[in-house]
Amino acid sequence: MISPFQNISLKNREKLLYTLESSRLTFPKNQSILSNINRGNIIGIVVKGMMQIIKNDYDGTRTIIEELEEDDVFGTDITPLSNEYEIVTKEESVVYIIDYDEIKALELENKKYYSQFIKNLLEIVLLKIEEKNNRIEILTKKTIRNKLLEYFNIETRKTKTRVLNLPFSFTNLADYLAIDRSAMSRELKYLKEEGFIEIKKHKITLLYDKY
Amino acid sequence: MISPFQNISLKNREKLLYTLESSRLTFPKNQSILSNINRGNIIGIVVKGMMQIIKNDYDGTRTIIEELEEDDVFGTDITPLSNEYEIVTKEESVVYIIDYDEIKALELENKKYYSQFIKNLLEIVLLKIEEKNNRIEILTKKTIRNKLLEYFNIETRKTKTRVLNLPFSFTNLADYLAIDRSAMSRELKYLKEEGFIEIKKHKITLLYDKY
DNA sequence: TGTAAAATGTTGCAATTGCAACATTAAACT
DNA sequence: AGTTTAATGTTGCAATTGCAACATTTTACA
Repeated sequence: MISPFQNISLKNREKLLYTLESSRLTFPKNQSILSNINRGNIIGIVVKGMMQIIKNDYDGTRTIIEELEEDDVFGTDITPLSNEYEIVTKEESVVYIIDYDEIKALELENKKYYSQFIKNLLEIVLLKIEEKNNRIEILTKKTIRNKLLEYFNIETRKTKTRVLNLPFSFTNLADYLAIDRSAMSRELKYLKEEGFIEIKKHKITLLYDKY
Repeated sequence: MISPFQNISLKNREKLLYTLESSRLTFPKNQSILSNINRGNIIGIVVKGMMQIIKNDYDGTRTIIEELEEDDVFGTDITPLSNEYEIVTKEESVVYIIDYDEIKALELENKKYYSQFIKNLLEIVLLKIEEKNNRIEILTKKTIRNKLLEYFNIETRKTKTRVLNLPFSFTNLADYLAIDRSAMSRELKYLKEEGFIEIKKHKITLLYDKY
C-alpha cells in the first residue's frame, strides 16, 4: 500500500492539505459518509479507521464493493460514487476530503511536495487500474468455472504460491465475480470433486498446474 | 482527449523525452508492436497513427479491446499487456516508449514540466479508470438485457441525448459486453419488438424514459 | 454466553444463454 | 468492379445459470 503522503514531511503535508483547502472529517462507526459530503469531484484519503464502499441495488441488495483502510484513496473516477453507492464506516474513521479542482490548480513550480503528491496519486491510481483490469479479465469469462479459475490464477500470481486466502467471504466472492452465490457454491463443489482444488475454511489450494 | 504533453512547450517536451530516455519508434501498417518492445514496466504514447489492442483467446478468437489514437497512452497497468495481448498498427504509427521507472525517478524539483507531465498522466489515468468502472458496472449485470440497458444508459449519459452512435460494430459490442453475439442480436430484436429501442445501422435511439 | 443475523451448503426447476450452423448483407481490398 | 472477408440476422437445441427455498453452521453483538 502506497501512502499519498509518501516522501512528504509531516510539516509539508499539513501545508499541502491547507493549500488544497481539504476538510478533515471524523465519522463514528457505522455511518454513511457520502451523505455529509458534496458528491462533486472529490478525492478522499483515509487517515484512520475502516470503511466499506457499498452498492445498493434497486432490489435492496447491499454489496460490498471495496474496503478502505488507512492511506486508501477514494473518490471521483477512482471508485464509482454515483447515487447507488455509499461509503460506510466500519469503525470510527477520519478522512481528508479534497476538491479535485484544487489538485488540478496546484502550481507545481512552487513546492516540490506538490509534485510529489501528484506523483504519489499517479502511482496509487495505476495500482487501482491494475485491479480493475484484473476484475474485467475475470468478468469477461463466460462460465462460472472459468471465472473462478481466472480469479485463482490472478490471485496466486500475486503471491506466487498455490494457496490462496480469500480476503472476504464466499458471498462476497460471488458478488465480485458477479455470479449467483449458490451456483458458485455448486461449481466449487464440482471443482473439489474433480480434484482441482481443496478448500479449508477460506483457504483454497490449487491442485492443478497453472498454464 | 487530454494530451500527456498538455501545457508543455515543444522544447521542454523534447528535453523531457530525452531525460526519460524514451525511444521514438515508427511502425508500418498492420504490424504487431509489442514483439519489438521489451514488455517490462513501460508506458507508451501514440504520437501519430492508429493502433488496436487485440486479445488473442486460447481458441484463436481475436478481440479488439481498445483503439489507440494520437495522444493516447498505453502500457503497464493502464492497459492489460500480458502475453495474451498484442498491439497492432492499423496505419503507419509513431510511438514513444518510456520506462516507467524513469518516470518514477524524475527529480521533480528540477523542472516544472516534469511535474506537469506527471499531472497530465494522472488526469489521463483517472479518465481511463472511469471507463473501466463503467465497463465493470455493465459486466456485473446478470442478464443480456440489463447489460445492454446499462450500456445505453452510460453512453447516453455522456451525450445527454437519447441517441447513441455505436463507436464500433455490433460484433465488438458483444465482445465489450462479454456476451454471445447471436444472443445479443436476439435480445436487441426483442427490445425493438417491445418498443424500447429503434436501430438504424449503428444508431440506436432509446424510446423509454431513463430512470 | 445466549440470541439474532449472516454465511454457507444443497437441490429442483425454469429461464437464459452460448453454441453451431446457415443465409444474407455490407465492407475491404486488389 | 469483382471477389474475398467480415458483419449481421436468425433459429433450434443443449448446457449453464439464476432463483427460490430450505437446513445447517458460523459469526456478531447485546
